[in-house]
Amino acid sequence: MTHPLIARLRLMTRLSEGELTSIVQACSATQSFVAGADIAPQGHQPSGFHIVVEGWAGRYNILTDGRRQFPALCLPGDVCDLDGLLLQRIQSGICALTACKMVVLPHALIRDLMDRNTAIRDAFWWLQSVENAIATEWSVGLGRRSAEEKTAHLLCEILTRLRMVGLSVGDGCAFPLTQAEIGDVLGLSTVHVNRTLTDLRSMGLIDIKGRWLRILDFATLKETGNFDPGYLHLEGLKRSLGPDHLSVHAMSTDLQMPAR
Amino acid sequence: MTHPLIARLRLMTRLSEGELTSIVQACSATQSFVAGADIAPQGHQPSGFHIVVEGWAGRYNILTDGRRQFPALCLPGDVCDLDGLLLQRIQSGICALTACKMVVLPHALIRDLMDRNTAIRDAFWWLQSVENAIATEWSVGLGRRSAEEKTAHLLCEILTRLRMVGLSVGDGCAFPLTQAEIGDVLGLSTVHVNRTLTDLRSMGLIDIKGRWLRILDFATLKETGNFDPGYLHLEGLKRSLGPDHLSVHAMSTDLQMPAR
DNA sequence: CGGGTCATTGAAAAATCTCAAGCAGGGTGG
DNA sequence: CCACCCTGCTTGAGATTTTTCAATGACCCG
Repeated sequence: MTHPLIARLRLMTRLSEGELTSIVQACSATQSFVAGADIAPQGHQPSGFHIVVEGWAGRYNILTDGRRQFPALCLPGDVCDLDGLLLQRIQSGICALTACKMVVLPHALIRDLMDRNTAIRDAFWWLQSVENAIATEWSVGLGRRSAEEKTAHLLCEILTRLRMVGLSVGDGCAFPLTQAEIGDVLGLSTVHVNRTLTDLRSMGLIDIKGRWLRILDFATLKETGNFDPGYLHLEGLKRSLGPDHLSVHAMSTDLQMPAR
Repeated sequence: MTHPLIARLRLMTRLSEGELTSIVQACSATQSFVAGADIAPQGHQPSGFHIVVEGWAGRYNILTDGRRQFPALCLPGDVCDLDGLLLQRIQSGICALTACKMVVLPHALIRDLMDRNTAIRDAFWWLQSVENAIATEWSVGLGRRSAEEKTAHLLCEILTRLRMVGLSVGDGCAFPLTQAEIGDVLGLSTVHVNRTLTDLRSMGLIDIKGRWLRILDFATLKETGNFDPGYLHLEGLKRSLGPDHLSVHAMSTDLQMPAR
């Protein structure tokens, strides 16, 4: 059985089925975690890539006085610790935001794959670049967007990212984050998140209930949050070789087709 | 003549002199920019790595209404656009914060080097990981630190990073940023930056004048900003092969030895 | 049913921003 | 050499955003 990272690489890169298979075979059996599990503490040194197969995880940093920030959300198909390959330790910890399943790809095997196959190397480099781009966009939001803008932006991003891996349903998707967790993503207090969500709800833009998000008016929400999906690089890895045909892989970022 | 990136790689990785030379030879002649120059606009697609040789550059994002955020500062020895290798475009622009000199390493040549030499590939992967780690730390600051903490943290980071490449002098270093630019790094208004700097100054922690920063009490400033230099990975690339002797390259992060 | 987590609301406090004005220094044209 | 201008720094005062504290309600699970 293949996991969502493979599906994503199939869509976004030009890896062959053989190359994809070699990655799958390098992965360990899936590990399960309960919601709230501390998958890796701050300062850990991972020995392999942790790949989210199911559920949501988050990278967290906690300051000495308890303030917490999530510098990244890891959704199905994401690698939580791409930078653990060559760094002595990762400053962020990884926690399970929901019950989740992971697969581990040991560094030694990745290195071996990358040594032998530059396309695989490129695929992982690309993943890291996309992650970087998302981090950049988050910085912009943290530094320069208002609470309402940040919140709208995050919701747009999450639906778009989940759609990308086939986990959206029409205009909705799972949304298991508590308001405290949203606050730790956006750099806001829980109370303020609550008020902001209430506002967006009363404007008729969104509907969150029962751990499910529906975006009722994507166009307006997108505008409210200044959301431009370019940074998610839905067009996939740059095809420097061969004609740059905007392939059949190109994905719409609008909410027209009901996925699934 | 070698540029600071080479010096940094010599210190932080295990690249041989031959490997370093091959990188140097792949670089173009240095290009000069005046302060304020727009080196690359937002959304550009670079055709090579832009490496800062002298001066400071910044990655910037500007929102439609003019708000600006710098997601990264590029100091001598930094590559401004590591993620441009495989992404179609980079959302951030690059601007010259001071007069600066750059060298360009064309993507085609980098790819060739990396294809042939996994140590070189690792070196660039490592650079990207460190950049990522810095971005993560900035996210934490933007989201969860107060103005005073952020400011103290930034000043500690800058001195530490410049020291790393031999550009500090005792407890001081160049500091060409205007207060507006500091605001765009920290997500603060110019006025508030001014007040915060005034506070730090009146506490006897720092002295900024004439584009020069002196940190008068590093220990206290570090504590004020919760600065832990671990995320800068001054220990260099993980040595997975061979004994992990904390090498002669290990650098002190305290301010005891006058550099130079 | 009881305890726990999460969402919601009100009110006051704190942090930060905006607007506005004055000041300082460097560079330039006359 | 000097007046002027521009940029950047500084300061005050009030507005706004966001946080903190505190209490209540809703829901789920054992």
